[in-house]
Amino acid sequence: MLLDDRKKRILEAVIEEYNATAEPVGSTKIANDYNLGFSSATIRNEMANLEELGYLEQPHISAGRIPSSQGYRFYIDSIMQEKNLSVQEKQIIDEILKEDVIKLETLIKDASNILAKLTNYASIAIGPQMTNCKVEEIKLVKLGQDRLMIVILADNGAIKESIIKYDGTLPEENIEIFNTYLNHSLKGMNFEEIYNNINAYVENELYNISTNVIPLVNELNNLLVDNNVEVYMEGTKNLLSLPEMKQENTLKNFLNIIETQDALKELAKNGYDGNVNVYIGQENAFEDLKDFTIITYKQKINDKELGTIGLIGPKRMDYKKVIPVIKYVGDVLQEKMKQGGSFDDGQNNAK
Amino acid sequence: MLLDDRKKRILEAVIEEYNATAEPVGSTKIANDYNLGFSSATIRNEMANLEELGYLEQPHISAGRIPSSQGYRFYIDSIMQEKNLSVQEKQIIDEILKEDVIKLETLIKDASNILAKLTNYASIAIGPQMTNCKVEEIKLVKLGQDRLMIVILADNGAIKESIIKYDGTLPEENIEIFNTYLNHSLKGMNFEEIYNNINAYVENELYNISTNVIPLVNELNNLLVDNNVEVYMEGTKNLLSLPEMKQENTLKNFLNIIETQDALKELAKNGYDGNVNVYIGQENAFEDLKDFTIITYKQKINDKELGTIGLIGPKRMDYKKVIPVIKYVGDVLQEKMKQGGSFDDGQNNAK
DNA sequence: CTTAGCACTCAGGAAGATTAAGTGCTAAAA
DNA sequence: TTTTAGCACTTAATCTTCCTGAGTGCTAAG
Repeated sequence: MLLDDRKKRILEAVIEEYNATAEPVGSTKIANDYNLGFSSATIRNEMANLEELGYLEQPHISAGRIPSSQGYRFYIDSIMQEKNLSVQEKQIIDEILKEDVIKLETLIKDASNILAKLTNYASIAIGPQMTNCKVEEIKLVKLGQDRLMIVILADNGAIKESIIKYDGTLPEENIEIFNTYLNHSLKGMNFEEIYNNINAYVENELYNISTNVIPLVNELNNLLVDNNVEVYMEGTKNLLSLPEMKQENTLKNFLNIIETQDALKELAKNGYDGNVNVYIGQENAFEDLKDFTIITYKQKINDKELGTIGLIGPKRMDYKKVIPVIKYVGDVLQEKMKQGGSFDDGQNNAK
Repeated sequence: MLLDDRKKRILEAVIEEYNATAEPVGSTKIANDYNLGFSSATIRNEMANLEELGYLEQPHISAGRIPSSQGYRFYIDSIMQEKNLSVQEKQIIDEILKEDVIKLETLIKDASNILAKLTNYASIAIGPQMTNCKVEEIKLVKLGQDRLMIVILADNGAIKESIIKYDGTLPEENIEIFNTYLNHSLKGMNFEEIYNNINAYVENELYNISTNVIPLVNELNNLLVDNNVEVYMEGTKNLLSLPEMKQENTLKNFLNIIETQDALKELAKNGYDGNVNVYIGQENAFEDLKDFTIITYKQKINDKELGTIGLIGPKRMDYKKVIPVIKYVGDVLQEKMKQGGSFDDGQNNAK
């Protein structure tokens, strides 16, 4: 649906005014403050039209208008002009991400941190989807008397690792054999493929060597499960003081999002790569998110998924600024990862 | 300060009534519902006395009384009778903790989970203080082309681990040498001791072998830092619907506690071992906690710290029930850990 | 020492009035 | 035909006033 220029300018004005105040916007306000060259009456008529077309909403009959999700969508896609980052902002981002990062997992957290700081919303960082990763290396490490650490290095650089109780029936000298065997039979294989029928790949020799490899095999399998994704959030506090949080349920919904993390994982999974994705209110299926906007930016290098950074804020977001910021941060991050050569999924979060 | 029996019984009644309703309690309510055998007038007088003594507070002059922190303190220490857990509750706890837990880090999380479920408050689980731990074993594991995993096993069973970029100037054949050397020179040493002057312990041979071991040494050091403690929470949502959260600041304070975690770490550090510790409102120094009670139970076996489980809730907690619950869960947990032989501090959180 | 009785206090809610912001529509102006 | 001034109308929000109910402290009688 196309809008004529006047409608666009009015919609833009309403959105900017509403973004600034969080209050329904009236026609006179627009007429006075945004000299568009029309009287309040004309604007009033146009606002009525825009409402009919679905771009604006009216909380009640004698109130001003607020933008609908569709209104924001149109604004983002067809009206707003992205605001370039200031030299200063770029410097801050470059500065923080430039530091010689030895701990790779710190990188994505840092990026998330910057996002929260620069935007004043809550930022998220989500580990990569492992579904399509291939096993690059498996290491079994004996720890102390009774534990075994299983480490899987994936071809996207992510590391999954876990510790199980070392069972006495699994003789020490076999660990090396297992290690070799596991690498031999699983290297280069797809995570999902292994997960679906690990026994097929492993049964022959492994079960021959020792009767009690079941815990090991189980845990190995667990590490391959796709759902096993880490979520970080920063700046959740930033959202608490927003006026939209005054509505009873909004806050509860938000805390639900934080606590369950399901919605976040799901959105991160779906996000189209190489692009900043914006989900406004009802645009995503999660009831709890209906009053929020989520922006995600999936990080990818050479077809390898490296995780997702993102932002959560009110629908009334400063999109003009926020989208370029996340784009810039993501691009710097990917650049940095390319140099670093690998990415750790953050499951090893020694500070 | 001792109270006569009548005052005790009235204080107890007020606390129980207030716990149930979260509303100031009046003298007639007590007289009618808790047949203590005194008229409301007598109770009124006693309540005035109890207020003067600091055990009760009055929100405003024509309102009933609410228990002060001191009142709760006295109630816990000298009045209440702990309520035995029902057979059912014990079963639930035993059941969940009885499962054959292969993943040791799951254990403390499970315990925390149970606490949240059984009490309907928010539960916490905090990794062990490592200050007084000794190094039991160090492993360096090469991962892929360019990374090195450092794993430290401590004598309390905790495992600290981290990954650094593997530097080309650190030849592969040296890793084994390093490994041997690090174990040789650091095994049995106190974390804190090493941290304070790691170079003294490591410099000689290590720096001789390769010029660029600095990242490795730094990271090793990082892993020893005391502050590097993991905090889990469950059931934070449970607290949102409490009437006390209606007061603007209480909720903010709560979210602050969750987000910063400082207060939690601090309290876990200080808690006296082998006992359930209760911190009511202002009894702990953290401003944000002034409207909450925190209960901690430090887990210890043979002088080895294994972390802390705990609860956060309103001051108006059901102490009679909650304290035995946390005690029971903690004891079962310690029993379980004793069998398991070791405890993983949860930094390896593959689900 | 206990309690009945009573005057007093005060938060919270209901009812009503007022205000301010904004609308839609009509008719005049451009 | 489009724009705009003008105006009647709507409604949420706020303020005021009044009232009620829960609770108190104190006094005097039991």
